[in-house]
Amino acid sequence: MVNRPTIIDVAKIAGVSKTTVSRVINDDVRKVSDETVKRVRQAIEELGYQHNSIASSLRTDRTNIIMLMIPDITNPFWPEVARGIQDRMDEAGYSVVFANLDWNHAREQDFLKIAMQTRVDGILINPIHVSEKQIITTQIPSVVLGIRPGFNTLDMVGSDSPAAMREALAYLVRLGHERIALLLGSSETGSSHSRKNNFLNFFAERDLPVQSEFVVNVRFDNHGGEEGMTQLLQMPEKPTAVIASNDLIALGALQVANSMGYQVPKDISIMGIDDIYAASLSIPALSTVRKDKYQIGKIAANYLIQRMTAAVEQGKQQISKVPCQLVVRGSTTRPA
Amino acid sequence: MVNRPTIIDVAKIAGVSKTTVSRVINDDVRKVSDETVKRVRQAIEELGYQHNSIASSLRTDRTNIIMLMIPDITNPFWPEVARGIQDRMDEAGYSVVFANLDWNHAREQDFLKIAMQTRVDGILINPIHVSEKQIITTQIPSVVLGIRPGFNTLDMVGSDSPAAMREALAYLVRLGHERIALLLGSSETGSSHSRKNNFLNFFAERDLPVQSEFVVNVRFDNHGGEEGMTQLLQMPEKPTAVIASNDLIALGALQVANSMGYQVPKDISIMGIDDIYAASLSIPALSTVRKDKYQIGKIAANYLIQRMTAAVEQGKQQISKVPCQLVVRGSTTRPA
DNA sequence: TTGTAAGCGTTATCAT
DNA sequence: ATGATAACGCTTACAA
Repeated sequence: MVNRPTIIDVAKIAGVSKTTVSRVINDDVRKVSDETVKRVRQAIEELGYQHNSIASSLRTDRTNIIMLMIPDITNPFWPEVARGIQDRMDEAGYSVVFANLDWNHAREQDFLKIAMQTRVDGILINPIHVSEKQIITTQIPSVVLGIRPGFNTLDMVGSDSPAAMREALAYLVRLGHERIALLLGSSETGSSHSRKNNFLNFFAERDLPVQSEFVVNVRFDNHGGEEGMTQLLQMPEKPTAVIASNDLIALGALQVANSMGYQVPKDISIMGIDDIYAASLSIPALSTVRKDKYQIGKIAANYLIQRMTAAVEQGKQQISKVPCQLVVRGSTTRPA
Repeated sequence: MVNRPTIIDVAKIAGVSKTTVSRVINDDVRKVSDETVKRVRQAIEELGYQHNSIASSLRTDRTNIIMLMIPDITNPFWPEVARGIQDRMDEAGYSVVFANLDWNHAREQDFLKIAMQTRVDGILINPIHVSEKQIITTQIPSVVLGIRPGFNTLDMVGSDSPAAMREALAYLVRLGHERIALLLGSSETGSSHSRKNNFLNFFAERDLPVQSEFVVNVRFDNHGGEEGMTQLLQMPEKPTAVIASNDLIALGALQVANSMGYQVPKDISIMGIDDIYAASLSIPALSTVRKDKYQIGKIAANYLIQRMTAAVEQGKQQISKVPCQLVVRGSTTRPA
């Protein structure tokens, strides 16, 4: 291995003790004479000394690293959330590392373990398989990305998904649709259950016929959308509108509809949720419900910083639901 | 802070020395009796002991972490490369953390420093502003993602971009295009220069007229494509075909062309490079040149593992150019 | 097969 | 204002 200089080497050259060097490095300069500071800085420069944060962490029990755990880094939704997180964390002096969970139960648990073993200072996670208890067990300050019904301890930040779904449905109903299908992205999260109920209740509450055969469980990506849409379009009585759990699913559906010769929106309307960049690219461009991804990231980062610095009362769960916004584009219209 | 159990606690409960515990943890079980192993494992379980990799790293000078540094995590190109990297690194027992450089000079240097300070075992980087020398100075085994003309020491893995560009151009010329513009994604990499020359040489070599006013420098994202395309469409003599440095730029261009009332490809052909998922979603779907992103990641990971384990001769640069493949979709046709 | 003890590079405590 | 010294939790010769 490389033989890097340590503070001891620096101390030797500067003619001081390593304690003094440490003080300079940590900007704990109050009690060091300007003269000495200069000499130490010079020595550091001269040697090309690099602070060893491993050793520092061992001593201080802090790493200044927070881990961002998301299920699918290929979904353009997350990078925007990440940006909000990073901007805030940068300010606060933390580095953000990503963990790509791949919708994979084992990976999710593995990374929780890795987070413990590497002693990260905080966790931001969009949990799919792990329970709130498992997260809490890490003893690491954590904030949940997304609203998880069963969770009642950890802070959570997400968009107001039920409201988003209701708004989208109300819009489609206003257009005159009665046969509305749901491509329900599912992944064994409790939330997929509640989102299904949320969908069905909408109709029940308005005395509209509930067609639960129009709820199709699909994977949470474009392929899921493709498969689900294929299924819907083979039904003897097809829906006149389709709403998907996210834009990727909707875009997959849109592509299948196109390639099977259906005209969107004339033959069938399609809506997404999220408003990722690609939603504005398809033709017709995708009608959707915009989530303020950057804002979600920023709030989550703030919550976590509060928790890490114990700036907020323990045991009091904070929940933030960022409002969504209907975005009407070309993929929806009144039924034929 | 939390009071986590250490190997000393485990040792006490198991009635052995911490050395023995360490041996069990590191599967250095050859010299420990089955009986003892069982007792230690039990104690670990009982205490919920978690290995402290900080302390371990300090002692061994290895972190088993490799840092992946990319300019823009919102470009769907990188997640697919990352997947190739992760799959290989997982096998080899390394964790991959991402650093998002944001096309930002300072950030790029900062993260190089963070990589040194956190003592990561390896670096995979798509360098934009930093020099090869700066990377080498870290003393950390590193592999470059992308082919950088000036670099002659570090291993590099990328697609054969010049070939990709030539193939795309040849295709457009075969279609009969003579007025071909280039939306050149630029970011002060030397490579943007050489890619420009590569473009111009293509015409020179074939005795075709070279119109260097058709080379427009743009930012490396969709907005760059939008701005560049706007510029091109305001020219008195417009190009009949446009090729972009990557799909994001091309998609931005496509969108602008659409919204300005041009029919693609009838009025103007547009080509991208990369073949990201969104390229197949636009209508017309984007003709492009596919790069095997997963493969790039996998090869890069292999190179890095070789370097980290010193399995390959020092000082011998390895370069791998993954071949590209023309993908013809709907955004290109012969000129009007 | 197991244990003792030194040391990795810091920071924190207590003197001076 | 500066320094000596003891941790932090682990791995690794070396001894037994």
